[in-house]
Amino acid sequence: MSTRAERVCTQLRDSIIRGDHIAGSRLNEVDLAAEFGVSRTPIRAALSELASEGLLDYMPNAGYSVRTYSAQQMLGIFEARAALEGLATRQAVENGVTEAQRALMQRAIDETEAVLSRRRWEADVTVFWSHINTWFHGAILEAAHNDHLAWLLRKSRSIPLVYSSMFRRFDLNRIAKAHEEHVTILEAITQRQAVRAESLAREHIYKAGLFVVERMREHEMQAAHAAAMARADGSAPPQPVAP
Amino acid sequence: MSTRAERVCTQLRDSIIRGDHIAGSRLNEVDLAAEFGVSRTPIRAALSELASEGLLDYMPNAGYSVRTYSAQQMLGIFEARAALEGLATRQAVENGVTEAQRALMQRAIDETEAVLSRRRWEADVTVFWSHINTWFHGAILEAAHNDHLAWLLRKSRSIPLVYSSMFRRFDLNRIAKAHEEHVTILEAITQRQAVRAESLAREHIYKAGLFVVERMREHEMQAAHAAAMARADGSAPPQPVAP
DNA sequence: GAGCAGTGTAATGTATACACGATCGCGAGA
DNA sequence: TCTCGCGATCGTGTATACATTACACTGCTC
Repeated sequence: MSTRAERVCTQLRDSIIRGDHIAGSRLNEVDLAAEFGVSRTPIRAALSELASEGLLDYMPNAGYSVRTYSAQQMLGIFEARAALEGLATRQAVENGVTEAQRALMQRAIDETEAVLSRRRWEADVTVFWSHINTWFHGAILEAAHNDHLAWLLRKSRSIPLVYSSMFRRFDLNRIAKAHEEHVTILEAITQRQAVRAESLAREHIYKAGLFVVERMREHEMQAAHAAAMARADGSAPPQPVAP
Repeated sequence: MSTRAERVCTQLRDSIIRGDHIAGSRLNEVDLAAEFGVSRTPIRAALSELASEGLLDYMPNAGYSVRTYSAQQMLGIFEARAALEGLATRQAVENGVTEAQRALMQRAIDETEAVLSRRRWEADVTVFWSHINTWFHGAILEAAHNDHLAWLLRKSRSIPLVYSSMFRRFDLNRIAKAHEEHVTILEAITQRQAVRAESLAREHIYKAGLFVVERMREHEMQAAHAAAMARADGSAPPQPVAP
């Protein structure tokens, strides 16, 4: 990471995923330049990159804004991602996973089990789970030996992160469920059951999508309710949601 | 299309797909700026966009170069695309296609039939087929109502174009085969057979991929043979293939 | 002769000034 | 009072100059 544009891009991506910018808000290039202590040129390069990743919207002569996704759209993202992760899992089985890749997946499973059974304590379960998940699916993707698939999945994984980071912490129940699915997927992979592994992986992601979408719908309902209450009070709604 | 960056981007994309630049060659920003009669700024914006589309490679401090794909990588692209087009077709059936969408697909089929049976004459069958194909799959994608899926597919469709444009014209046999597959897919969609439609669409794209990859392998063999002959002659090989 | 260091050149990365377009507010007229 | 139009202002689009990096070539040393 040598150029300023790259540094800005990384920091901005993190801050967007962290939820620092309110959804739909416009990003002013001059302000960002001042904030990062660089000129507008690397800022524009970073914004262009983030727009290509789907985190920002770009309108000619109107600049960049934080992209928002409806629950419906998020479901579509997870459905696409499910198809791709399913394919990756099948290709991993067909190519054969290396011992190192299998070991990494096993380690992800073991560590999750340790945390779930309270044999081990983690300060932030959300961060922990995020890492574990990355290991597990990263190993599968690596075994798939399909660069384009990896590229498409990278573009499909970062967007949901924006929204799942909105929930303070993952439900322990949800993690336990996902953990069981991981175990089953690894079992299918180990037994070289390509079609079964594909179906399981696809369903695994789809379930995760349903969970996120459910949370988003709850959130939207609460927001709508709060807005209605505010209107009834005659006061201004607390925060603009969309531009 | 108002900004210069957009115009440059469109023109450059077309020229890359047309195969104007030799594979792997580096794109000099100053030269491009002179060629398009603009400054380096919109050139850099266009290059950044094309890199995000997968048509160019970017290396910090080393600029952009025309990306090359091996036959193996191309197969991976088509495998991913097959999974996505399959998903799109299934979602189209599940959502239900409108009469207009069905009519467009039917029209694509009818016009192809007219050309194949010589009832109609087309100057450039490759261009004709390209349009027909776009109609057909575009209608399905529209019916799928999945923005992210559409976005991923856009990124997966343009890359093979670079290589399929290398073959002077599509085989009429290949078009006839693909046509039959289109007929079967539309039949499955009309009868609301979601799973069958998904399988057929997936296989349809996979077959197209095998065709392109086969041509690429032939091409690679020829190139390797020519290079070997040139080396035997003691003269320099005709063209550098990769950087 | 081989290897390494230093320098020069060409290309990219960045800063900055200016041009253009969009948007908002104010005022005039119906 | 409402609407239309015009100008002011803010922000993005573009050009250009400068900084910095990478690479190749040359000359020196071992």
